Amino acid sequence: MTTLGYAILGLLSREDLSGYDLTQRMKGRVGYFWSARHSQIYPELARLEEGGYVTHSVVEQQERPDKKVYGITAEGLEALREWAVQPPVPKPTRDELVLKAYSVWLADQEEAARMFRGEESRHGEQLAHYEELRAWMEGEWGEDLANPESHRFATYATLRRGITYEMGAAEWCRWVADSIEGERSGEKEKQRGARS
Amino acid sequence: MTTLGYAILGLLSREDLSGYDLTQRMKGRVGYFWSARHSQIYPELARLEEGGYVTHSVVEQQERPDKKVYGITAEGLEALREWAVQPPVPKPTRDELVLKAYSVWLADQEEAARMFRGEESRHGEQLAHYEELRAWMEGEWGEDLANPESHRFATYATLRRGITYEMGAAEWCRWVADSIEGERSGEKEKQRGARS
DNA sequence: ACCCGCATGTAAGTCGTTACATGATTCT
DNA sequence: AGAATCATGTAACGACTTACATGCGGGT
Repeated sequence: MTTLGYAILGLLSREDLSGYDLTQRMKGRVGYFWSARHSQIYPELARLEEGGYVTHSVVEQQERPDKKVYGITAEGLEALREWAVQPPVPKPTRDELVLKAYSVWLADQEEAARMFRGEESRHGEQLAHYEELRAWMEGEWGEDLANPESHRFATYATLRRGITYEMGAAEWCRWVADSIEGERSGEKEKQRGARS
Repeated sequence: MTTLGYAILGLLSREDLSGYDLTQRMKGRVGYFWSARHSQIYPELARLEEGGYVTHSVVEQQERPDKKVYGITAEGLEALREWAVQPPVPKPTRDELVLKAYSVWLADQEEAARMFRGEESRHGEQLAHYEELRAWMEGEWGEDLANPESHRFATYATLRRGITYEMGAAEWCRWVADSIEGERSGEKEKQRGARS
């Protein structure tokens, strides 16, 4: 079973969904830490069904195309339960922005500072979005968030990781940009008119 | 040009290296934010050379197999300089541990807490390793670290991102584990003997 | 005698993205 | 009239992993 399979089971353990619905979920909430396109989801659903982890029933609709609604089976739930507590095999990090930072010493300093400021904004906006969600969850879901056997606690936990991540990323971008600009303005006093 | 190509150029902009050396670097320093196996590196080097970004010379060795030592060209340096300031195309995050957290509400609570404690340790150890490196760099490289046009500043910047990342990850793991265990021990008082 | 480090490659397979393909209904 | 949403698939391609393949020299 692939990790994508468990991502799908995680969604289906909360509610029955069609392939199309799953694709939408992968763009929103779940997409913050796992994502997939429909072209990957439909074949994976077929494999999950073949393995007995999900079943589907066709729901006929008028004024909309018919759809296949998938539900998780007892075997699917059990597989998900077991997978959730297995330590993940450590996969190498690949962060293109950090890789760019590794070569930033060669770059035009002004352009580099601008780029890192831009990335700081991107992460800052994502963070603001997460904080909104967090406020909503804390208001709407209240006591559930303290119960680790509630799916709401689990959703909240993933959101908290997102918040930490974006905060760290934004702060780091700001530090890089500040370091570049700080040195440039310092330079002007030390080597007046040396460049530009 | 692929991102791996720029990772290789980033290394070659600092020193000339063989395919074997590059593979080693990808396990260490650079491997913290980009990694590749030798099976990916050798063909990529051939493509880079075809594109005129690197050249190689054969270094004959006695008591060791001969090796091809690669160096970056002026065109390679220019391509790297330009790439470094282009904002990266945002790639979807895929974090298996967060995905597991999303289904943790279904899992055995004790096993789940143990797993997250284990991950907290893993990240904590990585963090300790980074902090050691940081202390070494700050001691050894001193003033270079304030100069954004020094390759040492760039290396230090990537290390700082690693530190923030591991700190955030470790703290989040601890929060998840605490939440699970906190609720379980609270439960014993509230619903004495209800389960277990 | 066997394993480890140095050194360089190719081949097969998996995972994921982009593009191809179709078709009905609703909104602008 | 044309775009967007709902709905489900397949095909081609690229990036990355695992495994296959070879060979010398030095240490246990």
